[in-house]
Amino acid sequence: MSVAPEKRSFVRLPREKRMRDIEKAARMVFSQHGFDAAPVNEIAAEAGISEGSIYKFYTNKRDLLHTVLRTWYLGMIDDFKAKLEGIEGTRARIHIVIWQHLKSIKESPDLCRLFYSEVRNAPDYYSTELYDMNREYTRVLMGILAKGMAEGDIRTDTSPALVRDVIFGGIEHHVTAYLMNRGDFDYEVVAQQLSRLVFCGIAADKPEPRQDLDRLIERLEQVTDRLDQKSSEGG
Amino acid sequence: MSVAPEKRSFVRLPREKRMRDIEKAARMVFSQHGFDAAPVNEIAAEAGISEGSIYKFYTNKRDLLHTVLRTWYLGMIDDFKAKLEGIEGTRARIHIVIWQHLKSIKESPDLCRLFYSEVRNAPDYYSTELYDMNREYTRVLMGILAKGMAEGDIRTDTSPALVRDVIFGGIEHHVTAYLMNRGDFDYEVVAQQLSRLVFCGIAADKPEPRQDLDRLIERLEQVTDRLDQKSSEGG
DNA sequence: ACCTTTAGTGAGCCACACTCATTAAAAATG
DNA sequence: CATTTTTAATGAGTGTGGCTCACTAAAGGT
Repeated sequence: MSVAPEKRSFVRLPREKRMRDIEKAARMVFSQHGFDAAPVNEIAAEAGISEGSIYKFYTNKRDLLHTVLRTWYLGMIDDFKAKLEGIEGTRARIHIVIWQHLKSIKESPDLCRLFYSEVRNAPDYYSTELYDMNREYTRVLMGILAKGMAEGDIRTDTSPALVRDVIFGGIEHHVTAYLMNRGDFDYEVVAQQLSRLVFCGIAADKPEPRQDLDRLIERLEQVTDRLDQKSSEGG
Repeated sequence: MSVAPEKRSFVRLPREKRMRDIEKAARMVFSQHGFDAAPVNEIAAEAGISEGSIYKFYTNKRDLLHTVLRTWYLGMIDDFKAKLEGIEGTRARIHIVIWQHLKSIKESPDLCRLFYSEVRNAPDYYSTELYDMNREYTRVLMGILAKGMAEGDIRTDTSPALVRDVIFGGIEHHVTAYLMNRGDFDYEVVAQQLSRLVFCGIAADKPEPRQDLDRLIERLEQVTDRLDQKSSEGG
């Protein structure tokens, strides 16, 4: 006997709503498996949709990842600027930047790892919206450094780009174990230590007691004494 | 008419020699394409061997990458320790670490990028030989820092791990553009700037020695020596 | 000359990202 | 309300590339 052809049926949703569903599912699956190991069909299943539909909204798997990370990054930038509002003083502002960055990492380790491992190392990163957003993020710190140099808090021979890289690169390395589920960190403590290291490393006008200089002076005095004596004897 | 079945013929090489050939080819292809985009058949062709043979020597593509990177890393560790031989003084030794690391990056940007993007972010990195080698590499710096703290050059409330991460993380971020073929860097200059930043950031109330002052001191000492000698002879 | 060992082969498997012809649910039209 | 148009949604199918495995032949031992 012939089986009646089952009529497929499905729900049609407005584009925006459906995309939010997919991105929510994608965020889960990417967080759990990482990018490569995340099967698109699992994202589709999680979103209650067929695999093919994903490609109606996103050009490819990577585009979907970027979309997820963009919404996350937007929130981060907002938090970042809000926290900095009204803070005065170069050192305090650098501390906030470090503190807030560490806090964001602590709160979203999975997305953070995806950003570090999948986005930033990609060959086309520089033509990415996420790159622009990252620039906007780090530009805040660059502004603080420029102002600090103009106001005499920071040595004028400092390289702002290097300071930026030391801060964000240092943080990235320091939280790696945490991102890999192999350790933890206290962002209050680390922020304190790092901002001190950085600020002391770039601060202007420091007291200069030099031990070697003291020793030299002492010796010069001794020798001069001898010469002095000699010249008296001879004269 | 039937075609006579062509007899395949090939050359058998000793395991070691063949592996060296494969790794040499792999280094080329990985450097050119990156890991994912590097086709195994291209590596095989470059090595003058069939694709299946690769898997007689390496469990998978990633294992081959790791093997290539291990031999590179071994050389780096040797260079590193050799350069540090006989260097005294906390600051000078930190400077050498930074300088040598930057130099290694400058010399092998492709392998470096592979290490950063493919090895270090992998979930199984911590059970890797490359991880152990990286530990050995960074342990050198940790020793320097410990000694520096014991001898009073470095503040005792410093976190050595954070200093290590600031140095290697800062360097990594700073050379990213270069690794992506989007810029260049002068490792002499960067090493100078970074070692100064780090040392000032962790020094136990010792100021940054000024270069001109150093030169002056040296000269004064030479003159003093001469005068000293003369006065002894005369007396 | 024969046997054993093993480097080497390459057709084929499989997983998975991505495509496209087709279907049906809304929306527009009369 | 009936008909046409639009497009969200489908899922079987394609292509790519890492990897396997049954088989082949070159070297070495006896």
